Amino acid sequence: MNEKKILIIDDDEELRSNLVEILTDSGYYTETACNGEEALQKITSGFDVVLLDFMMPGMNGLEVLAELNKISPAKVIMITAFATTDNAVSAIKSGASDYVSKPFMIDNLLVTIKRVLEETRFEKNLLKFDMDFTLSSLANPIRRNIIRLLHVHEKMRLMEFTRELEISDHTKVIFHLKSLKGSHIICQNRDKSYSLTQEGSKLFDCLVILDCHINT
Amino acid sequence: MNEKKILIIDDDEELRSNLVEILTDSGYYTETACNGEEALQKITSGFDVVLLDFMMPGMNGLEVLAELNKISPAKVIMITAFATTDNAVSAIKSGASDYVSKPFMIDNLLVTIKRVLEETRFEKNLLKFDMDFTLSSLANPIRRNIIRLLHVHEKMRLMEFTRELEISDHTKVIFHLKSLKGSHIICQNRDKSYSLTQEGSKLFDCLVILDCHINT
DNA sequence: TCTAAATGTGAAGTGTTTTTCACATTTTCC
DNA sequence: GGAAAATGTGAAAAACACTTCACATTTAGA
Repeated sequence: MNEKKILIIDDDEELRSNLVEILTDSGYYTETACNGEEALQKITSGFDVVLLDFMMPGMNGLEVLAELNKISPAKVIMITAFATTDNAVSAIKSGASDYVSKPFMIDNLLVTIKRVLEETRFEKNLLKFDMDFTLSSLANPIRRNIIRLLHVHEKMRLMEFTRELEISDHTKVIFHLKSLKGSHIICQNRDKSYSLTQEGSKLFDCLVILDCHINT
Repeated sequence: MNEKKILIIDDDEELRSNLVEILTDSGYYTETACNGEEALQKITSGFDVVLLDFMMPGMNGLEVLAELNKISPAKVIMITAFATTDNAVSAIKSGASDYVSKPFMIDNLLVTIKRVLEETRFEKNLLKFDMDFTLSSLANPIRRNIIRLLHVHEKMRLMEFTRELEISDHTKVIFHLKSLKGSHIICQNRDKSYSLTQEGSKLFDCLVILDCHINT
């Protein structure tokens, strides 16, 4: 299922059912809560977006927002009756992803939800990308050896690698050096020698950790 | 330099120089020590093989062997004047790689050294192999997610993965599950559900560590 | 027992990574 | 300056990883 889950938190019964109808029609799965306490109960299951009323009896919107941020990765869009800059600013500062005012055009809300969802996708990709990069660099034994060698020798040149690794074709070494350069694990100095970047040193640490961890 | 380094520990001056000559001729780099104490001083630098006399004044061979094993990865070949099964057994049990008796045929010794060196190479390859396996398993985001899911859920079945990962073709999931099973990261229970092996749990720890390490 | 869902296999196709080779340029040092 | 060593490029081939599909078998539940 690729259906996105939205939790609507508002004390206004009519508004809730309106929103449910519209959002369901737009292909979202929705649940509702009429106050902060109820919302915090329901949030356990994985929602993607939370629509949160700013002003509610009991816990007010900002309080609920603070709690939500602690326990859920869901993006929160704040809703308020009267738009004031102050409200908007404090909402965003407290970790809301966006802010719409109540006599909102429905289209506006839908666009906002879409954008927020896009953001999550983007963030997830970013994280994944880094991890992929790092791990596929480490996945190759030649590259791991290059990193190890650089950790010992600080600075090394192409042909030193080639000889040390007992590789007959130097262009093969160049290939891996390029790959490591591309992921900013090593850098090339003006005299053409290679050395570990700061990231590279970290990666070496990771390697050591993995080594110890695996071989116990 | 691909020259292998051998440390010769024997109190017999004549034997030492004989060995040095022969081994140097055979292309090895050699150093000598005339007793255990001196040997333990010298061992700091990376030797590949140690030839160790069983019977020596001061520390005896077994004592030196025990110390060597603590501080160096070098392979130790014990040498003794009179071959007794007891001696051989206790040497091997204490961590010696092999055992030759003193009126040894030179060829025999050379062959033994060669074999021991082969063993180290083999062991290193084994280690590398594991690391390759492990890292190429981690290199794929789908497999990482499977590991993460299993860490949370303990036990999961094929279709649960398929749905949770939002993958349309379940055979794709099978592919990655097989891959993980092949590297002993996960195992399949009798009821066909999958769970992390001990290694797998360790690997999850590694993932977390990497995550923290990379994103700082 | 019968059906639907779950689990699995193998082959073919697609895409990516790695290797190899032929060659070009730059640097080093006599 | 010129030869030898070092560094590099790009394209083709090979190896490998991943996906897709068509279909077979097993399991669970009405």
